[in-house]
Amino acid sequence: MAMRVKEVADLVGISVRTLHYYDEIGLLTPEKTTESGYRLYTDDDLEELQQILFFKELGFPLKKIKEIINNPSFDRHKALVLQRKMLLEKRRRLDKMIATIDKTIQHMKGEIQMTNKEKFEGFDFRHNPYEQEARELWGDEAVDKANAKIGSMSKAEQEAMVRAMNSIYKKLAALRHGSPESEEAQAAIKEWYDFLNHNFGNYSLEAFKGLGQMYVDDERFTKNIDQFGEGLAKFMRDAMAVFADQNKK
Amino acid sequence: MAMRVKEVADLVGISVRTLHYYDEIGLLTPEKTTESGYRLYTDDDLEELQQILFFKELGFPLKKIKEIINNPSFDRHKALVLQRKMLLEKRRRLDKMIATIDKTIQHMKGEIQMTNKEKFEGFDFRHNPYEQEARELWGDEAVDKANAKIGSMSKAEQEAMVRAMNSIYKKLAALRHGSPESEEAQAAIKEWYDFLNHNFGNYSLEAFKGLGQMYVDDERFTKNIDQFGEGLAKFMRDAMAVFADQNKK
DNA sequence: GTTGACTCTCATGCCACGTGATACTTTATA
DNA sequence: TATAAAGTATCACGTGGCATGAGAGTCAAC
Repeated sequence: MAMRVKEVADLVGISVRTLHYYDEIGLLTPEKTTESGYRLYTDDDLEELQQILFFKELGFPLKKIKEIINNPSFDRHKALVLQRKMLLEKRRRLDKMIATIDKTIQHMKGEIQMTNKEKFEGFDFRHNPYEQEARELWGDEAVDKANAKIGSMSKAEQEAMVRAMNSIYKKLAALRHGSPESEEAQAAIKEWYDFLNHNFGNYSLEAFKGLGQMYVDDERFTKNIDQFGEGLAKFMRDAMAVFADQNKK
Repeated sequence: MAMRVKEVADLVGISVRTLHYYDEIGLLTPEKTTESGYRLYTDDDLEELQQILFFKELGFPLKKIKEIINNPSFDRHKALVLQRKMLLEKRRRLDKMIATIDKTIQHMKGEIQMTNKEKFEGFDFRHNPYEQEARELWGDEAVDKANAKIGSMSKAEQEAMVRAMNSIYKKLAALRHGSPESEEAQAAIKEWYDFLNHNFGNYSLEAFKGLGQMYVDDERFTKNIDQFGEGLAKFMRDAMAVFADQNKK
């Protein structure tokens, strides 16, 4: 049942190299490989690839796509519905371009006049009406909110905040060679969870878990965090996942 | 009346950097500049930019776009008509993708079955039905044909051919400091025209003229030809243009 | 048991810009 | 009329998404 690279490539209409690349960057890693190292794609992998290609068609960068679909709170159904809307929008743009070409042909024959603005209708990509909706569903709203809040604080407030964060970071760094499930680790992580909720508004447990994953995936976070101890980011991700799972049900 | 970079960028929906870049690679050089070096785009420049963007929307690489629109036999009207067809084709692809998304949503709900092939309908780009038409209007058909033919010849045949070509090249090289319109030059060019037609199938006069332009534009040709004498490529281009124009009407 | 199609992992290249940095020019405002 | 703000110029380097080999191993078919 499982398919090999070229078979997938031919079915989908992309290159083998592209599949290799997606594997390399961790965007689409086939579920299995043979002993000799051949990649084997299952039907599930194909569905994920389909998701990826929808995003790609809409102009999302691969890095972003990875973030979105790896997010534990990713909702495939919502995604498809919004993507549908965005594809329809894209089609409207295309219709405009076709209208523009028609006008241009008439204009060439001298049949009509055209303003400069009219000559470029359909090209402008900058304002997609579903951008906001997309940001809400997939954006880094949480991160942006935090950044905005930090930006709006006075210097003194910022320093106080940094001190508070550092103290929690240090506590965690001291524990990072132990188990993420230990009582101390979980207590420190709870402190972290409460701190974030207090300062940056409500994080769901799922979002909290997703944030932990981001600490590892996004090097801006990793760098910052690992200053307090190598491997701290990974440790926090694990501890945050444990915390979320334990407090969920 | 003339516009500056940002004004154009805002009108069209592209970046200033993009305009700089297009200038840098010689794709779109503004007609005028101010004393202080500011680029000034006229309405003609805007129309060329529109052409460029149509090609770009259809996925043509910038280098190819440059070749096409700089070709002296470029026919703007024909181009627009074909581009219109290709845009419609692109819209059909989008419609397929939207249908695919609809099916996928139903499939998720368990309402219908989907084959793997169906999951990717609309993605495959490889065969655009207007590709052939586009190649005929804009492609390097002639070059490809020649290459294919040369590749299929025996070594002896290849050598005979090279000898024949060299003799014509030398004849032309000897004449290259005179006028491209001179009787000798035109006679030699006719020999060249006949030689090409005999060996590589029918060149129209327009195609012949276009080929000459390519000798100058495409450095692979220029290098090869100029081995027989510096400036020979340019001389041949001019002589070929004269030949085409004189024998046309 | 050898061809030929397919696969793997590097390594390097390429295109179409993005992103500063630094310096100069033009327009708006005090 | 001076000064600030906005725009423009030219380097120079960086980046994303692969393409294009090179070299070596794998696998089914005749």
